[in-house]
Amino acid sequence: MTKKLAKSAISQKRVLDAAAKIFRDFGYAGTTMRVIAEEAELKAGSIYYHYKSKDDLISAVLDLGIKAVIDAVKDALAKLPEDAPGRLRVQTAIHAHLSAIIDNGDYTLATRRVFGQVPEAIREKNLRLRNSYAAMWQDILTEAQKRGEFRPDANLSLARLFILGALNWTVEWFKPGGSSIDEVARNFSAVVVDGLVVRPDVTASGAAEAEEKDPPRTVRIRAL
Amino acid sequence: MTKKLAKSAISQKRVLDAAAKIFRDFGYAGTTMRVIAEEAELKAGSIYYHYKSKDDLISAVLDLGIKAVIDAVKDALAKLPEDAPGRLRVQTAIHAHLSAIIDNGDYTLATRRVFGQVPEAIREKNLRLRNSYAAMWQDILTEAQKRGEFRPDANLSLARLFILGALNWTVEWFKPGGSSIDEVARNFSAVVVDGLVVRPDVTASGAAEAEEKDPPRTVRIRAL
DNA sequence: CCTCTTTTCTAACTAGTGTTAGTTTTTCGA
DNA sequence: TCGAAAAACTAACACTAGTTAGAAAAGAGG
Repeated sequence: MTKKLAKSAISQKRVLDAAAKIFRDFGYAGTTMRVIAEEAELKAGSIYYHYKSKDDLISAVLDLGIKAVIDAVKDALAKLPEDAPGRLRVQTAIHAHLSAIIDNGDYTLATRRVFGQVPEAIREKNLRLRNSYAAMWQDILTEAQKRGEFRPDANLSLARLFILGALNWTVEWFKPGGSSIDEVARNFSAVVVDGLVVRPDVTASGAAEAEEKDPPRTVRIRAL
Repeated sequence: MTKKLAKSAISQKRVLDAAAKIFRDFGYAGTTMRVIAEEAELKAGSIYYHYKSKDDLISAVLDLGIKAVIDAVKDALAKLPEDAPGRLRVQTAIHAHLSAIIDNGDYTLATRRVFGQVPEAIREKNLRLRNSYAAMWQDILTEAQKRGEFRPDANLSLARLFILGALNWTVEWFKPGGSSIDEVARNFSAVVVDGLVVRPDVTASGAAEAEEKDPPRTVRIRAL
């Protein structure tokens, strides 16, 4: 069996791109094969030459959406030196994640908006990919905590959920005219990392008296 | 014209609750009047006695979803003393927001999932409420920055987007069995606030040499 | 018990859904 | 240029959608 013809692959991608865009705007049920076809400059029936059902299409969109992010983050992390500190790993992952979800905006947005509405089986399949991605982040965080770079009392599962939640939400408000990806990544890293790293006044010796003089600056948060 | 009868109001709320739940699970287009009716123990046609269209229903769900959060956060902030520091205001707002969106889970989730798929006019109307809520958060943050409590170089618009993004995402993963609302709120606050407050080693005199001895702990994040 | 109002139901309409079978057009190597 | 393979189209199918008009039931007050 030889490779698929180029022509077919192009057309297939055009349908997939169109599907991502329409799913993004109208949700799972709100998306019709006829509208996807129109977006892809085709007739509805022709889609079935490339994808065997609507569910097949949404499944492809979902998988590609998360895979693009996984690959981007993995590649960026792989380029770091072995001994790169946790802070840099987090910064790098944040930047790569942001770039990926904005470059693949239609797919990520479609994924985010449609995920909860898709048939159980399709969601389950896609969930496996997402879980592996979550595990990747968890590794970065726990590794850094083990090395003493992050506060030992931080709940890293919650921190991960915070980070990925905020990151994934960016596609909702990010517009090309506003802050650049670099700017957003830098600011977000600043918020997250400076809340996670061990603070000098905690580890460094001779910082205790400063804390006593100025209680409101204490690291630990009182329960509400 | 007298007040509406109690009986009618109860039935109307039952329909609205059912609608929130179904919209949450199936999205805007995926939700059918017949399924909402079933959930509310009614026949499809009867819904139209209470709401004049499907769009009327979704609009009510969206508005109630955001209003519940606004009221909760406003109330919590009002109970703070006049001179409450920014750190405490942020903690309080985070906790109130979290409590509200989890108590009104169906409405918040429906709102989050359906917002992007709803007809333009309805979205526009709901957006006004959401903008007023965003402005409220912005006030808390800028006020604290003015008073010197938060880093002067932090981009507070971005910070707000991160916070609200992460908070709104919690409804996707929060389960009664896991971390409590208090725990989540405390951890989120820790991440956010400790990333925003002025760090002692920046303001306090005599911290410079510590920074020189241990460069990786520097506050500012290098661009990637 | 009767009557008026509120609430619910029934049955139907039109429009649009995913999908398919069969046909036509396009592509491209020999 | 011919002809087979690939790609796209057409027209229809069974089904479900939101909505409505009118009948029926439930409730309340006298």
